[in-house]
Amino acid sequence: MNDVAAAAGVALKTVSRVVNNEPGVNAATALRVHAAIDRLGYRRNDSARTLRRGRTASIGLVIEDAADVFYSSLSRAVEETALHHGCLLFTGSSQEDAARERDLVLAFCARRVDGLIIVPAGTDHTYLAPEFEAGTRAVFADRPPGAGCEADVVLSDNVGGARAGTAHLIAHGHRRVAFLGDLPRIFTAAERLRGYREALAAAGLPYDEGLVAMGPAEPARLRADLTRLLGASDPPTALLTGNGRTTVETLRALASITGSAPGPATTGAFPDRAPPGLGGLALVGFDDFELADLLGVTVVAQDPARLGRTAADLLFLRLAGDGGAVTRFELPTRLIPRGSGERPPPPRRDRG
Amino acid sequence: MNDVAAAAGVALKTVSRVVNNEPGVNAATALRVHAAIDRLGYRRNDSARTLRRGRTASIGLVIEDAADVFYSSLSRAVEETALHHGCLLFTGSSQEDAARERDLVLAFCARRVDGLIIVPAGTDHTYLAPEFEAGTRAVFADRPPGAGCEADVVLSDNVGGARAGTAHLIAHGHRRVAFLGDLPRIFTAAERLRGYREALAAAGLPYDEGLVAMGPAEPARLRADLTRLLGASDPPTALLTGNGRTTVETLRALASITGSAPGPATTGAFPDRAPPGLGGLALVGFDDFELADLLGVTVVAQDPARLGRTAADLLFLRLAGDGGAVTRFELPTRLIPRGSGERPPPPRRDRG
DNA sequence: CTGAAAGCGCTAACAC
DNA sequence: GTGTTAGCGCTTTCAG
Repeated sequence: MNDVAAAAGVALKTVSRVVNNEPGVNAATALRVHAAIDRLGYRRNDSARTLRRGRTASIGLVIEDAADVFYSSLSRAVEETALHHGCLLFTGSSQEDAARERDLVLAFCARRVDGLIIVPAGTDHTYLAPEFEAGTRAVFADRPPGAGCEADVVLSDNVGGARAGTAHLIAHGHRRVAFLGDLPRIFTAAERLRGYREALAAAGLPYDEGLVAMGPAEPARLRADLTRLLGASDPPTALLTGNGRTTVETLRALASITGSAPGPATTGAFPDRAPPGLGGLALVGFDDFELADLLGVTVVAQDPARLGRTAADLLFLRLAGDGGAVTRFELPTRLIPRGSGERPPPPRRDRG
Repeated sequence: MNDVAAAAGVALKTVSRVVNNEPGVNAATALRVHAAIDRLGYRRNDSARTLRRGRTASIGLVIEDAADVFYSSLSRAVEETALHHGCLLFTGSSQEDAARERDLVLAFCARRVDGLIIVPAGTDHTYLAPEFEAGTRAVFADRPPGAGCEADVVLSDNVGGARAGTAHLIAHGHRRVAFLGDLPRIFTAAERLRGYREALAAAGLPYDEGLVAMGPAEPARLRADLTRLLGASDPPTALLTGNGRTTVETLRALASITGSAPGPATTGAFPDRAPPGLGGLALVGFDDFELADLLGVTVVAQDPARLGRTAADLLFLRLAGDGGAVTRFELPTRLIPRGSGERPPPPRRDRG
């Protein structure tokens, strides 16, 4: 900028004025400056600019896993909103690891991001207190912050969604509905379990721990849990799966258990083979997923993009000076019947 | 930092030393400084730090769409590598818009990112010349830069993959193989078309323009193209789809055309309905996708994570001072037979 | 309309 | 071991 000023025969400040389109610069002077800028290939250093101005025009986003469709949709929506506000976006994946979440957040804060959108992995966010004190704003998305951390949060109606999904199966005649959820320490998993229980209670059905299997959405553990569930003396006739990954892996596991779909190595069977088999089970999945429509899988759909958009809008409202009380948004879910959740239970043999 | 120095009764530089774990600080002094830091809630401003040091320890990633699984996998891998190098990551989606790509890249450059990873939407990258001159490094991923832009690039073997997929269908007896590709202006789409043509030529089959349909991966246009293809007097017996989105939308379109899968509103049919129907067609899809295994869809798989990892590794090699000649990596693809690509053509009626 | 001086928060280079 | 000085590239304040 100094060089440009020298080349144009003006003061530093005049260059600054031209670069920032500030009013009150003689057109001829501005032209000379522009010429010098082009000649020297000058480009403003926004890092220095933000240092001086106090705001970095950037926000940080911490999600669970950028490669997961749910979070990548959320991420995309945040990105869109940020760009719309002239903000750049730092992204990081916590991998469901509280320490990594904290490290990322603090790294973003050290860069003095104006705000944060956090899908928390941990449950202790006291580490954020100094950042809040320093004026950084944060909005939590998908899951709330830990106790003692006052911050805005945007959630899905996890309880209501799981309740609706479970009630849907019950309404179609099922009395033994199993729930395959994520790790119980994860907020959404716990909430969905709660919704499942509420629906059972509302229908006057007993809560049977033997019908609940919580754990990571990994093929091996799901196959084990499903084998156990289906091999029991009084097996479930319907399944509620707790998130997208779990639903997909459950379909895989069921296909391999019931043998009604080819493994990866089988060839030549398409399309005359049986469809991915549920072995007579009804199924409702939490979260919509690619090709669920073709597979005919009934789901309780969240709207991850809306989750991201809402969180980002809220953040920018805060950054614009909105000092209202901390809020908690809860976005509705939508049950989409596609066949798998509307199958009746098989005729019961045990009681005539 | 000044306040901390004053509180600890030391000079600014000593605080800097402590904060950066520089050697040569008396343990007792360091303790006093740490105490002051904790008391005042001081946190280093990395923005100022990077301004002074010349490197921002951040890189920028421009992809086509963060919500697309292909790019989100690539993105995740880049993120991982960046974090591993102590770098933060700016992300932006170009939405297949050259102007947006340019704006994002230049915005990242204005923040003085150390390097860039770009999945280009445009074909003119002369706008990067001043940035290269200023020392910014860039690696292109998935698609090469436009003419006149000397930069490293990491690609998939698009030609080879499409050739292999087409040859696979031909080897299973198909002589009329259609190609459903993306917009021809997109590098990967053009390359895959080339691979398709090469395979036809190698097998001595004629290239029939009527069997090729290039366009956006949108349901309406795919349905139209498929209807046209299948309604022709000499319809294809096999399909090669040009990318993941296209494959998925083709499955949808075929299901709705052949009527062998329920629409979203149909219920109660699962799992006794017919599987997503190909109406007797064989199919190979470019790109693997979620549940392709269950659906029995044969694919030519790319490895987007490896694409991202390779690009990021290359970038950090460059940032570490590697001044070798510009390189062009080409990662192999892998044909995964799952059934849909191994179906023989129906017996021909036209020639006995 | 334009310019000079101060300083955002930090580190590099050199004193002591 | 520790402190002093200068300056990264920009904007802000105030003076001309």
